[in-house]
Amino acid sequence: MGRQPCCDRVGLKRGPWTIEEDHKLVHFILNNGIQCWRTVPKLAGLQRCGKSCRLRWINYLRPDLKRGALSEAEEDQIIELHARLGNRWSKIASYFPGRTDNEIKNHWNTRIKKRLHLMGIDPLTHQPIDKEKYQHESDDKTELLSTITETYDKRNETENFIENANDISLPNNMLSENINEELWNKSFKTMSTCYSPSISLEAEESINFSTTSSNVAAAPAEEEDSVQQWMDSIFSCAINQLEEDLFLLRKYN
DNA sequence: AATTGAGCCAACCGCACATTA
DNA sequence: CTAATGTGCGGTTGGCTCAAT
Repeated sequence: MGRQPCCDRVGLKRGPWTIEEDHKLVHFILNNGIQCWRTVPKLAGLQRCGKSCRLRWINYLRPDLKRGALSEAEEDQIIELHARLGNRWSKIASYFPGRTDNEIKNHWNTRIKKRLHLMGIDPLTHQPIDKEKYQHESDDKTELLSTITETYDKRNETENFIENANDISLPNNMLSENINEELWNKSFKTMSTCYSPSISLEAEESINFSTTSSNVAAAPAEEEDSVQQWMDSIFSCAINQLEEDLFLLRKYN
């Protein structure tokens, strides 16, 4: 048999927390710590389910929470992380001590999405939205051109990476010996912010890359095929993007 | 002054995965 | 090994506030 039921939902309170409830929860956790969320409400004298207590603590009562609005620098970092990680809010929040995933998610949905739309960027893909339309609607064409030029420069970095990667014997030694850390970091960063977030994430998680070592940690043999596929995907994605941006550059210049 | 709509955010829901008996 | 439960996560919603009409 399994564990005991999480909580009998009968008679449990829901909705906004009162000051008294907050006080009880904080007092209990500061004095006893958290062993098991299921027992917390019972021991703290709360008519709430453990899940609700956990949420309240994490999102509102934790003493290490950072209050106040997110700065523009934090917003920029969120955008960058979102491009790499997608909607993995808890992962993104882990880069911001004192901020919660809920807070960042809310901020993304209410503000950053709009900001990106105004900039003509699709918040989902982080790619320019219908560039021709954007060009029409934008009051400042120069801004668009500089955006494209900047993107194009990043693509050039990628192109260099691809050329260098041709010298690497794939897949056998790819991860163990031949990748130059600086080149890798530079290219990985470029790709992860400009191209497919899911691919970059997969890469980040599947490859145990040590930032202090000059080499990349060896991948298990069974992963080499998928790594090869990943590299192929990135290269083809990068090349498509390059072609698209070259086309736009020629068009608008 | 009353109404309406947008913005914001705390909290809930449901799911997936981990853990335990 | 299996089933039940715990935990954490992302998506969604409900209600509050405030500005515009």
